[in-house]
Amino acid sequence: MTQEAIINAGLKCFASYGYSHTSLANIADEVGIKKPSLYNHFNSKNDIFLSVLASVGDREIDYLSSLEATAEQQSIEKRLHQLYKRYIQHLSESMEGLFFKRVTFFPPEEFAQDIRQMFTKVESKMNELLCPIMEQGKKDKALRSLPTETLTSAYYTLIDGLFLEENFYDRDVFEKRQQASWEIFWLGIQYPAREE
Amino acid sequence: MTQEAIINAGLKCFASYGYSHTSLANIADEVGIKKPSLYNHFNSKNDIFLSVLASVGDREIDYLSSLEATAEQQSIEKRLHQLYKRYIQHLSESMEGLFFKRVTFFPPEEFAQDIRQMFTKVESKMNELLCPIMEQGKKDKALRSLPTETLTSAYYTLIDGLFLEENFYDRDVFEKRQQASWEIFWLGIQYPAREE
DNA sequence: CCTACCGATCGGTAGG
DNA sequence: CCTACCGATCGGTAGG
Repeated sequence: MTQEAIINAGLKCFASYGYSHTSLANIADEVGIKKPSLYNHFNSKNDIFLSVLASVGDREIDYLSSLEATAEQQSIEKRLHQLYKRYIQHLSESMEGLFFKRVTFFPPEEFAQDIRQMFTKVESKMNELLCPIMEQGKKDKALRSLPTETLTSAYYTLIDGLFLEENFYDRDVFEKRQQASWEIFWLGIQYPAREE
Repeated sequence: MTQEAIINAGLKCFASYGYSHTSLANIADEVGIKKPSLYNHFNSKNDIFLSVLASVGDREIDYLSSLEATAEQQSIEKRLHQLYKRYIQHLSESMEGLFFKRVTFFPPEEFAQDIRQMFTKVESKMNELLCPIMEQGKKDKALRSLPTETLTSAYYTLIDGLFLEENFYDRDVFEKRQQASWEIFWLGIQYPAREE
């Protein structure tokens, strides 16, 4: 369907160039039609963007759901680390991740509210994955008995930092940052505290 | 001097709207002159941007130098935490910090190299502040004996994460993130490891 | 430092 | 789904 093709083309363009740097001609080219033909499927550039945003939100929720089943029987460390690595990889390699970055960091003002709403939905899905692991870890005496919010807040800041750095540093510097950050984080939350 | 006024106006506009969303008319308005008059001082929009970039680089180096003297006699924890809090506050409250964010995260492609070069200069100045503290901390047995690069990498990821979050979350969520992240980071690097 | 104007590009429309 | 065109805005120039 052409409408779907336009949404995918829009995702690619908005993720690559940002909202204002994407012209309707760019999107039309990507689809293989002419600019005015877009108006058979959408009422405005604005309209296309909001459809892409909704689509990305849905896909992210689906992606997070697909991570939910992973490895219930693993150790808390492995489960947290695996979620960390997978999610970072997803954000850095998928078109949705790039779109997310473009759009959450400096949202086009007119969409700030819609973007925030989408983001909040994805974040609370992420909480559904993360909080049970943290709570299980505390119950098992594998994590320090800190408030769950403290544990998740620090975890999110880590991911956000790497999210930003992935855009800016070479692959190898990024890899070092990722490993170092995890090492310190895990030293900080694990119980009993590792000596030496 | 008008040239200086243009650089400051440019800083404000580029930081607030980004490069492409800033029109020469915006900058001229901010200075209080008409658009064509800008060309008496600069050859192009490009030229104005590069001058702003160089100016911001110089100011950031100066700012970091001003932090250098702080509190040699304090504990390692206090010195690291103070640097952390001050730098985050600076990034979140100054025009230079906002410019930095706009420009490092999604650099206008044509300036990617100049921006990277400026960033590298600021980062190595930051290393001059941070590495001695980390090394002193290890010598004093106040920090775990991890590679300095591991300690600084994790520290930078923290700052980058908060840098991003400051833009997106309310003041109070941001405050929680900042405190939680520091708490876990400090638990991770301090020596001897804190039990309980 | 200004007024007046240029060519290019944008989102969007008319009309078929 | 197309060709042809609109008004607005942009960076930049001419000329004084």
